[in-house]
Amino acid sequence: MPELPEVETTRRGITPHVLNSTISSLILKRSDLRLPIPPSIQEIAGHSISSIERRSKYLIFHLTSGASLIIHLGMSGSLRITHPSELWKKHDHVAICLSNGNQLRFHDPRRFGLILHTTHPPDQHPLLAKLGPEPLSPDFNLKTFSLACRKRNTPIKTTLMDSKIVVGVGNIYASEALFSAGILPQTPASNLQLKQLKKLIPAIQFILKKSIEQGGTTLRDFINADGKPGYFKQNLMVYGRSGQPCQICKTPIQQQLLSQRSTFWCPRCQK
DNA sequence: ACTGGCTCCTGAGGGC
DNA sequence: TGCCCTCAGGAGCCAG
Repeated sequence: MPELPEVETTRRGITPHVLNSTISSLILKRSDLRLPIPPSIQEIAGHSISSIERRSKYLIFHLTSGASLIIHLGMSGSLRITHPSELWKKHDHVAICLSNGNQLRFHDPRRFGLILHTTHPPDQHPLLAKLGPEPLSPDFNLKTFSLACRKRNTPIKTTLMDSKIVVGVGNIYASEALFSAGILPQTPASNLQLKQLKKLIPAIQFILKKSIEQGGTTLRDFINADGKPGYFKQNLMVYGRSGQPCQICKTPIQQQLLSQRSTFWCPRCQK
């Protein structure tokens, strides 16, 4: 599920249900995620969550103790609000129990996600310290982006998914943004003209913003969420549409692996 | 400094 | 029905 819009949607969805309520206890069904959940996580009990921030696809829970939880959903993770009486689903690995009666459940079949606990400033954590700019922030601009692309000979689609260049652009939205900007995904980043990059930046931003807005429409269901928050398939122009006609020009959509990831494009609309 | 390949893990779907 | 294969929305790590 989780690309950046899904992570942001999750953040917005859970925040009102968990903020400023004391964490009464923590239930760990299993700790062997991509990285082991550190035993120090038990220290969160007795404190409360003062804010939830998103950096890249990481969610950072700031606690009143001064410590933080860093949560990543990986490929298959999700967070949902439940009542304590709700039965545990297969692959529900963790519950954070709150004094307001809610539980925050972490569900992740593939266990590529992670939950870390740190008493240091979270942005200095090794997983976060070297991340590139947020795509929706002013730090992601023509100047820095063109400079970074100039040194890259990898396909632009692969480059977009490199978190040192820009964070939060996953496999779906990389293909979608390149379609929107009319750029072939195979083009080496260093070959792109300035005017193409100038088009690509707002294309990325528009698609991410639009998806976040649509994620928002599922927020009202969040409490009784069935673990499947909004999914934006209905708006995808190329992703997953191999062989189907381009919605603009009717040319069949092409598919190819780039850096081991499925990539989709329209051979006529993208040059 | 870059780049490609490999890796963690479970589940869904297709072919036979 | 079952078995086997491939693929899946992430991303860190390592060797070259």
